[in-house]
Amino acid sequence: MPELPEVETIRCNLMRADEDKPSIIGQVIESVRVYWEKTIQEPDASSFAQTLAGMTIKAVQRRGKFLQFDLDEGHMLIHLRMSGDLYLVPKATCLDPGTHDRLIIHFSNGWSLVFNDTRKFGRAWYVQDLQKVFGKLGTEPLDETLTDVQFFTMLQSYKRQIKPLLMDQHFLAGIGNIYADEALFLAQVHPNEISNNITQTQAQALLSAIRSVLEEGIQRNGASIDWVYRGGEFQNYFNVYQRTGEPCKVCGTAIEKKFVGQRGTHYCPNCQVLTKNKGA
DNA sequence: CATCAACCCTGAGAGC
DNA sequence: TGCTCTCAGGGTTGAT
Repeated sequence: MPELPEVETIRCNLMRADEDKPSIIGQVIESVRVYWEKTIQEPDASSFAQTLAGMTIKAVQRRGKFLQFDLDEGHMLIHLRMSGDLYLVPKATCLDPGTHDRLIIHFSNGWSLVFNDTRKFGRAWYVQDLQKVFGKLGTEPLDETLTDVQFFTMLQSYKRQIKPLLMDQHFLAGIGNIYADEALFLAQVHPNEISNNITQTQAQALLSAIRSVLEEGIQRNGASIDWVYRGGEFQNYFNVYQRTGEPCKVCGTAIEKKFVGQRGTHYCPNCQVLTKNKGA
């Protein structure tokens, strides 16, 4: 499922021009086809299609797990959720939609942007005001202006289990299940740890771990898991995610899986210990 | 404020 | 072989 690194990888792929395909930047939208109405969150599907026609893609940015396409006027936003993927293909190959194609945008240069989304959870918006969708989003974890002390203060302001907090997009924007598990392991923090019990030293380690796993994910072009292949290979470097029963790469203890905040959570019961149990 | 269940969906994998 | 059943998983919403 696309998290920050996968979304960033897709963004880079769309922007980059190479022998195989042009950049999406500068392309003029010729027509918009919606094959699953619910994919369009705002406005309604036909208004969305009509409004976008004739506009030029000026830039593609990322905010959390959202892709932001800047147009002549306003922005198209796309959230891939669980199973979404976005890619450019020659228009001739997608005049008839593929099995899970939900939205296809045809450009005047003969190329098309395909939004393919098996589970139909993905969403697209057209908005003038970014705040309408981004308003409550939290800090970008890779934003260099976020300091260790600020992060520690943010943790202190909640009394929540750390893993669900990390995944809360109002807290930090972009972290999902995989990178939360991997970051907590690297920082040696237990997923059930209560945020305001985390020490300043742990907070520093955690922020550093979050940035480390996100950057490694981006560097490896994201993780390709389940049946949705995106070309990334970070899945081959997981320390805990989907390694239930396998030995911890640090201490050899079997990795355990349990549910934390309704999410499957993988951790090392030896390396990641609750503060209150330390030294007990 | 924190937690939790339900919902949206599909296909993989298990059980038969 | 092929049917039925269960369930993951991000985010939103509504209840406790």
